[in-house]
Amino acid sequence: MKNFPPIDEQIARLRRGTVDFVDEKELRKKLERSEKTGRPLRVKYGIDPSSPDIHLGHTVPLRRLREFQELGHTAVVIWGTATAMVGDPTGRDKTRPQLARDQVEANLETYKTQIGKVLDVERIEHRRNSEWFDEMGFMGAVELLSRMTVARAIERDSFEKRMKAGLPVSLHEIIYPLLQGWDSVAIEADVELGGSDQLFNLLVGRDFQQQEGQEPQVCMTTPIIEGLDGEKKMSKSLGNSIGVADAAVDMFGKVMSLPDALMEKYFLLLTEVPEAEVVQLLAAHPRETKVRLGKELVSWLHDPTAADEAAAEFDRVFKDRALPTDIAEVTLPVDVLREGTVLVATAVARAGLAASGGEARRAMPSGGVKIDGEPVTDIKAALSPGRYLCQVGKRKFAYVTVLAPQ
RNA sequence: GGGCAGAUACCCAAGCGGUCAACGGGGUCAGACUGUAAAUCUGAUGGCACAGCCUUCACAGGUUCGAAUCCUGUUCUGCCCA
Repeated sequence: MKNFPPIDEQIARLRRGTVDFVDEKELRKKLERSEKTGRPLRVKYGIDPSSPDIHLGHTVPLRRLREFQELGHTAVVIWGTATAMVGDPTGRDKTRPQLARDQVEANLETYKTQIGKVLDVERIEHRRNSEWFDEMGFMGAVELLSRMTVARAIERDSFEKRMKAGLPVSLHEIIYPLLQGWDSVAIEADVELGGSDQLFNLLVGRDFQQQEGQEPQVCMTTPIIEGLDGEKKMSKSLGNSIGVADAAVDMFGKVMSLPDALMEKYFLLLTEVPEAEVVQLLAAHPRETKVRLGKELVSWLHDPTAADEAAAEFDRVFKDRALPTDIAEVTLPVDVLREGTVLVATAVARAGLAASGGEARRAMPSGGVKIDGEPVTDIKAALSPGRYLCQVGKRKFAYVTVLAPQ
């Protein structure tokens, strides 16, 4: 914990990809003192285990946290076991459903494994905010609430928008930033990290610390990255996310389908590629650049071999239009048969290649469903018992075995 | 506590007694073109072996030959008054 790099170097490194920095001078002071006393800074990052998986969007601040770790400071991860049950209203145009505690605990476990891909989990100080909120009691909570005015609490963009639109805003949502802010007091944070949409929440922590006679934390926010659609914030519920636990092939494929405009951001925020090189890459053919990006990300979250394999696999399927190496085997139960055969649409849906028979049927006339490589356009086509290679769209394959009745 | 307005498919939003599985847009899916990019174009979009059947227009009842549409009650939401 002793050998901190020179302060200017630390600051420079931390500045890459930082949106809000409140403020740099204070951080410098903290760093200087830390160097003198040998006491590492306490860097807080809060995670609400409200959905079961984490994606690349979460990793942006997590990478920043790792940087602090590498610089010798203490990463304090707050598991929002209490706050997850309230639900962060940031950016929400809807009240978020409240979660049950056992659900939260289950999510927490998978999160822990997943952040291990980004951070050194062993060196993290893990805390749950139910530690202090469970103790607080109702009157304690009332005391906490008295620290903020109504005007301040509702001045947030997301509330204002909702209220203007005549949508409901519940009281418990307004409380959220207070809880997050109190976490900072509870763990005596020196720095708090978060996405740029979290700035309000982070600043509340500063206020509370000052009120409690603590030195206020420095707040640093990182950019929000857009998901696969290139428009909206990456989020699992929007279906535009790349999960850190995604299989290598999926991950690579998702990267390749990314809009070009997003590449720069991804390179800068999610890879170690030096900025000068990124500039060069962006000038090259976009496809090649994207391949590089895909390999970088897969190497990071899996390993370099997996990255090469995923890239090769991708070429095989989409460039050479050959079959993927790994195709699922599905055996349909005998009860799908009618008069000894099964409709193609039904078979394909039951094999999981389409959401419903209707969807499969709709894809058929335009040639979106292939059996053994041949498009089947007749909605009424049926399969007799046997084993078939089924394909829906460009990327969904399965070998489907239709059993013969006994 | 009182008054008024509203609740429609994944989302927004029409419809206000039959021709409504429900206009339109977004999203999504499939196809063409490509670099599985963007943009563009085409088709589809509750389920089902489908000229038919089943389940949907907040929930529960009712009126009617017939209801998303009318009536009653319930729940939820917004607005105004206190």
